[in-house]
Amino acid sequence: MAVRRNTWQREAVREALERSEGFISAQALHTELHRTGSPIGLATVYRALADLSTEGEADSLQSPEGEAIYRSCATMDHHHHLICRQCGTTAEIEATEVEAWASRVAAEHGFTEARHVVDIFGLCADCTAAAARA
Amino acid sequence: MAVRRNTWQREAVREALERSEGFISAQALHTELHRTGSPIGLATVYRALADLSTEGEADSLQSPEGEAIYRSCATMDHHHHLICRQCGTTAEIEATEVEAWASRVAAEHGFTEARHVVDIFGLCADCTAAAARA
DNA sequence: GCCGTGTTGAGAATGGTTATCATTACTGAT
DNA sequence: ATCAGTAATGATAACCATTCTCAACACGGC
Ligand SMILES: [Mn+2]
Ligand SMILES: [Mn+2]
Ligand SMILES: [Zn+2]
Ligand SMILES: [Zn+2]
Repeated sequence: MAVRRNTWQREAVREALERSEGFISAQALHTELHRTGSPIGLATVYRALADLSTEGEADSLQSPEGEAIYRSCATMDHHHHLICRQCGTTAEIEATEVEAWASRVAAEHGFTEARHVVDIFGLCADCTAAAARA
Repeated sequence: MAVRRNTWQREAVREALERSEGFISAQALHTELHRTGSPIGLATVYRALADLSTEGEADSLQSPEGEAIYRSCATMDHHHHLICRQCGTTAEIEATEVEAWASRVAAEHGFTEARHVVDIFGLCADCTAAAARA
């Protein structure tokens, strides 16, 4: 029995996500899909993104505004993000020192099964320049 | 000219927040206030928490479920949290090395006005012990 | 081609948060 | 203490992201 059927919708979401630059919300991705002619439903975009995230094909995190945002994973390895809060451009960053720090701090306090949230939000070079002009 | 008036509502929120153990949502704090006899309005709780957060008297962060949660700050200094995802117990932690790392990484990528989200979620010593027993 | 059932999507429902706006009540001035 | 000006409050509606519902649909094994 098939546990998962293949539909153009799933593939459309995967491709649209890969095509987009940085982190993007489900709503924004849905808008983008419609803009390029796809009649996909909003609920389906939500479902596909949740699946991609579960399968590890996409990163997801909560924006400071409380919106869930997604990004196609370049690498499956553990990593963190530097995100422009203006345009969404994202850089995947290594954080070796932080990894060590996190596990040390957790251990010092007797915590186990520790996971960390480490992300940096700022204005990218382009958006900084644009802001300076205005 | 008074820029900020003193009301029992603000103080009630501040005190209720200090009284609560770990991070708590605006809704939960409102319920708690009503439970203890305060007729404060929900909107006011939201406003007071937002103010406390702005003034640095309270920390706020997005729970993994996307709810904004708050905690009374023991120290006004910049710090981060080690949070038990089982019981909510929280420890405030210093992250000197991480501060340096964050600003260095942001600068290296041309980012400005960088803010970081650095939190560790795990199981506290007690919850770890409880889990081991079961 | 058929059938069984996983998938879709329009719209309703949910739930957290914010906006309205008439009313209330601080506060500085008189 | 009284008053006036206005910031703060709160019941409620509005907002908005996300999830749910369920009838219609379409994969895919046969
Ligand atoms: Mn890490
Ligand atoms: Mn920091
Ligand atoms: Zn940018
Ligand atoms: Zn615990």
